[in-house]
Amino acid sequence: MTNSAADRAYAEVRGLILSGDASPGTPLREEALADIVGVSRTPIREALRRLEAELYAVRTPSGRLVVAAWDVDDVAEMFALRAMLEGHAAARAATRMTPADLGELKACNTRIERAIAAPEPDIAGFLAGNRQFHDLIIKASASARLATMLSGLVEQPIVRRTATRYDRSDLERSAHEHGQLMQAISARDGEWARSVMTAHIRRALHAFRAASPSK
Amino acid sequence: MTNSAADRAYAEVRGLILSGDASPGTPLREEALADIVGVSRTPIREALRRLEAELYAVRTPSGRLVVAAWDVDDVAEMFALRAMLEGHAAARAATRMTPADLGELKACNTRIERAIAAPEPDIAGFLAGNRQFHDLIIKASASARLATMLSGLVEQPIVRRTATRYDRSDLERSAHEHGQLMQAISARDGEWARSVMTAHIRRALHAFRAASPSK
DNA sequence: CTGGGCGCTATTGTATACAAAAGATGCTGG
DNA sequence: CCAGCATCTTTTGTATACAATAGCGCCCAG
Repeated sequence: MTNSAADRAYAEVRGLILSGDASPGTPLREEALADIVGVSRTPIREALRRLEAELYAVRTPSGRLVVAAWDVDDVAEMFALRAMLEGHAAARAATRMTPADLGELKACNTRIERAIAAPEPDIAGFLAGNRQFHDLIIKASASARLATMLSGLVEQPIVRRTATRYDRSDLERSAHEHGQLMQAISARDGEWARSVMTAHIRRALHAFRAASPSK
Repeated sequence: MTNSAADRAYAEVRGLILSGDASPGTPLREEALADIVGVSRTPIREALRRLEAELYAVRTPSGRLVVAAWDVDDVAEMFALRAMLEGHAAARAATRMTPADLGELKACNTRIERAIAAPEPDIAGFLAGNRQFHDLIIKASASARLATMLSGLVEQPIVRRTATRYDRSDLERSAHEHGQLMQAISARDGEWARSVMTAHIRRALHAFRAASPSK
C-alpha cells in the first residue's frame, strides 16, 4: 500500500478506458482526470505513464495522450504474444513446481470445475479461478521479467467478453486443458506443458475471433 | 524532444547502473540522483519508474528502490525471451516487408560486412549496424506492442561485452545469419525467418555463456 | 550488557506553483 | 472572403513545498 493514490488513479483511468466510457481517441487530460479521481496531477501522471507503456494510451506528436484504438488485429497479436510467453512460463514451471504448488493448482482447477458444473454456470467464478490458475503458473515459472511482461497483457475485459459467450462445452474444454497442463507438469515435461498452454490460449484467440463483430 | 529532463534522467541513471558505477544493491535515492543529473525529483521519479518496469531496479518491501542484481540465469532468460519475441517479429516482418525495406536491410548488412572485413574488425561499427538491422526487422513487424516489449530487452552493454570477445569467425557467422534471414524474408517464409532469428539469438546466448565467469 | 521503546531523521508520496510549448481564436491587410 | 499573424488559452513539463511513513539510533530499565 505504498502509493495508493497512484494505484487508484491507474485502476480508475484504466477502468474508464476498458469500460468504454473513454472511447478511443478521447484525450486523457491530466487535470480533468485528477478531478475525476480526486487526487492531484502527480499520481495521475504516474498512472498515465503506465497506461502508455501498456499501450492503453498513445501519444500524439505533441505529447498529448489519447485513448488507444485496439482493432481485432491488435487483440489477436496480444493473444499470440500471450500464447508464446505463457507457453514459456508453463515450460519453466514444469521443471520448477513443487508438489505443494501442484496441489494448489489442482485445488484451483477443482474450484473452476465446480463453478461450471452448476445448472447455470458461474462465469464470474470461472474467470476468477481461471485467472488464479494462470497466475499460479506464472508465479511458479520464477521469472520476474516474464511476470512483468504478462501483467500488461492479461486484460480481463476482453477475456471476460469472450467468456460470456462460452457455452458449457467451451468451459469444460478449458478445464480439461488445465487438467492436461497439470499432467504435463507432473511429468516434468516442459515442452508438453508449453504446447498445451500455447494451444489453450490460441483456442481462446479463436473463440474471441468468432465472437468479434467484423472479419 | 517532449520531456527532455526526464529522458536525460533516464539515460543517465541507466548509464550509472549499466556502467557499474551503481552496483547491485545500491539504493537509488531520488534526491541524490536529482543532484547528480541536475534536475528536480519529478523527472527523476519518472525515470526510476521506467527503470523499475524494465527491472533495472527493484523495490524493497518499504518502497525504496535499489539497483537490481542480474545473475547469469537472468541474462539467459532475457536472451530466451528476446529469441522468442524477435523470432515472432521476423515471422511477421517476412510477410510485411516491402522491397524498399528489404533493400535497406541489405544495405545495413553490407555496412556490417564492411565493418568486420577490415584487418582490425570495427566492433563499434558492427554493433551499431547489428542494432540497426534488428531494429529494422522489429519496425517491419508492425507491432507496437512487440516493439515496446523488446525495447527493455535489448541492453547493449551485455551484448557489447559479449561482442568484444567475438573473433572474426563469430562476426562473419553473424553477418551470414543475417544473410539467411534476408533470404527467408525474400521468400516470404515467416517460419523460416522465425527459425533463423531464433537460432541467431540463441547462438548469441551461448556466446555470452561461454564468455561469462562462472557456470 | 542487552532488549525494548521512543523520538528523530531520512526518504518517499502527494499537492501545488510556475514555466514552456502547442492550439485556438480573432483581427487585419490584401 | 481568405491568408497570415499575433495573442490568448489550454495543456503538459518541471520545480518545490508539504505530509506521511519507515528506518535508525539513542537512552533507559532490567
